[in-house]
Amino acid sequence: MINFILDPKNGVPLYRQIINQIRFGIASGQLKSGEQLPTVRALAVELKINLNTIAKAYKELEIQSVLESQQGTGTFISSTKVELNHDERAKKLTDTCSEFLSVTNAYGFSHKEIIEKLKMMKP
Amino acid sequence: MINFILDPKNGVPLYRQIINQIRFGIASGQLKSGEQLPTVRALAVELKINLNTIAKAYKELEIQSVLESQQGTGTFISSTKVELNHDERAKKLTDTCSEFLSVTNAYGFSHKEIIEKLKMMKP
DNA sequence: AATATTGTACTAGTGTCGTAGTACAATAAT
DNA sequence: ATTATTGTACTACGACACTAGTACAATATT
Repeated sequence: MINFILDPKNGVPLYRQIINQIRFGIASGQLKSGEQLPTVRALAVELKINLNTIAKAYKELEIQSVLESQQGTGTFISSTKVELNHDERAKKLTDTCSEFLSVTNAYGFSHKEIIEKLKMMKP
Repeated sequence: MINFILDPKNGVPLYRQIINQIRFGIASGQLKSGEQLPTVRALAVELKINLNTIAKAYKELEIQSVLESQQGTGTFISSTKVELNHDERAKKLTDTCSEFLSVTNAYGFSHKEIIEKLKMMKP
């Protein structure tokens, strides 16, 4: 189970906040393989947003093989472990880091400086 | 002097590409304090885009005290060294890192993993 | 079989962003 | 003074993103 919290004035789109929280839930072990997620309608009511917003989040995660949806049944955490799409994962890391370096580089932050900061921010 | 290169199908807005290249030019020492940048019209012709796109980039950098513009004269690299706004700089790094960690965290990348990757990508 | 529950498809409205067109204002050059 | 050059202001248009409303289709339940 998972408790969703949305911040409408966050700048981050609602559907993306949902995606992130699900991904984090899985990564942190809070959500386990095969577990059922709230139905789009139930979550829509709970969060007081439109059901399509939930559906959009679910769908994107389904495309990424993180979730599995079936009409009339529900949406579940994919049984095939996420670790499987090793290439996708590696690419994501590379892309994210690349963009990150591009920005920090433009601002003149050195490699050392960046890594120091990241180590400090370890949550 | 500096040679601008724009990639329209990059996803990154043109005005932002200009901003990044100017910032990098300064950070890398390629652009020096007091140096004049191309006029909005000259650069617009050279890059075959609208002059307002250039103006938008210049303006944002002027707000950040990176550039100084004067009507009828031109746009110049700010004489007061960028190092001065120490706080802004620190905040920028914190914010950028924070967002970066937020994304990587959602995808389940560990702190170690991230830092290893960044070290590898050292250009 | 009939009904309820679930995800899906289609449409539309709203807002924002990026870029461009055009006219204006300030400074420099003649 | 007049003209040229420079940045600026205003408007508008197209594209896209985000969310919502509503109807449809598939599965489960009774």
